[in-house]
Amino acid sequence: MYTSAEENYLKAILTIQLGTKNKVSTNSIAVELGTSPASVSDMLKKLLDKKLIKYQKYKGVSLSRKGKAKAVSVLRKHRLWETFLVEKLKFNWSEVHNIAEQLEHIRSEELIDRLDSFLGYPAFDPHGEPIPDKNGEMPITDTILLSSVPINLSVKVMGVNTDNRIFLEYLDRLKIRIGSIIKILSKIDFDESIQVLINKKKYQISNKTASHILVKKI
Amino acid sequence: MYTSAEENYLKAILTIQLGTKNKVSTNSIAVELGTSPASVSDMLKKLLDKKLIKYQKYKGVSLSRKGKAKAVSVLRKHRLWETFLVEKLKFNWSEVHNIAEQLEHIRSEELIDRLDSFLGYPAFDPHGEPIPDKNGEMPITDTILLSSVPINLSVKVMGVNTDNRIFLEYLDRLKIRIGSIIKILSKIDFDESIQVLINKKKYQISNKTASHILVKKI
DNA sequence: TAATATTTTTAGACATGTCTAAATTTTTAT
DNA sequence: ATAAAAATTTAGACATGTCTAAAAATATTA
Repeated sequence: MYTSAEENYLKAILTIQLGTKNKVSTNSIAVELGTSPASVSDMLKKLLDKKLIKYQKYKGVSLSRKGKAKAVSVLRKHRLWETFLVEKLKFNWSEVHNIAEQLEHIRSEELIDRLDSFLGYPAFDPHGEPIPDKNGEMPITDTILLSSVPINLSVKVMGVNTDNRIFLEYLDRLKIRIGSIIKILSKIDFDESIQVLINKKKYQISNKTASHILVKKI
Repeated sequence: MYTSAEENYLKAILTIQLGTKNKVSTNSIAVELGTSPASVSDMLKKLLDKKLIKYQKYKGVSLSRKGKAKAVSVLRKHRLWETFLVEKLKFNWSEVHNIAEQLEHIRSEELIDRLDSFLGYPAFDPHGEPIPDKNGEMPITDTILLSSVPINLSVKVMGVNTDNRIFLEYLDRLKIRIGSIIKILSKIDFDESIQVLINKKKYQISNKTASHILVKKI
């Protein structure tokens, strides 16, 4: 039905779209996929021909209903495979992204439905990100970013919002995982970094790091 | 390292090579892969450049040591994935081939080793075909073809030597599966078909069918 | 062994997805 | 408001893997 390249573009557009209310720019897609803006322009023309996106030259892009459905289905596959790799094959959460990037393109509805059942219909993947169901519906999440939590509150880690390997390995070193309890001790106004308590140890965490950690007040 | 297309060619050459002592012909590869002989010629040039095959124009082809190792590794992946699909996801043995054809190209040594361990290091796949181990060694098999079994003997079905969907669905209708006991009642010299007893029922089986069923004397 | 048939290779084309460099459009800043 | 900067698109190229049609080599057979 669709090529891996097309699926990757749709997924990239969805990912960017979820983080902004504006139209998605050519450049941001190029950055997300690690390709050149020229390649993105080329591909956008093809995706428009197939009615997978809404697109006007120089004006940015958004997913059509059809394109969004496809992108969500790729996301679903990616997150189910990541869950399989961690839950069943005992991979570390920092190792699974590249493999899931390949597995998400395997063509078989039946396969993904059976995998979903085999895993017990999980609602969240090993990084805490919501897994769309068979109909494309996302489970409701009430998490906030660690970077937005006020001083003196304690929170529970519910997930992260990136698959970046370096980042996840860094969290492992800090002993931050899903379920960890973090107390915000103080904030440095200058660089917006925060001081936190994890397992009775103090750490300083940059704003960049804190803005990738999803937490819930307890 | 290698593209899916290259891996498919290597696997096809290995498959053909196992069934003959002669060099593998361009045509036979084209038939196996469902492509044109011209495409095969093109690809053989590329595989030769990469030292994956031994090849002289018009003289046929065989795998180099390097090419054979790669082909065996693809076969290993294919058979492990088929085992996963049947054992864990409860697919029927006739449904798994197309999906495994895709999964066999996923690039990750770590993944396949963990899958192997997760499945309990199986020696044979759901069709009874041997699964090469991590070092490329095949488990020893002492099976014979049903078509070569003499009259009045009883045999146990150990596997099949094709993934063909139509064939496997036909076996399902005959209630032939791994472990089934078959007694050879008589042979028709004219077309080499045989009459057999399965679960106390008589069936007539063509020579073509019988030559795809692997059995062991009991 | 010479003509014919078959197999294999080459030539030239095409689709996909990528690139760099140049041109064009939009945005920003003076 | 206009010039400079940034973003985007187009033009032209390339690699991969495929195809058909035609040429070349090998095999068959009379």
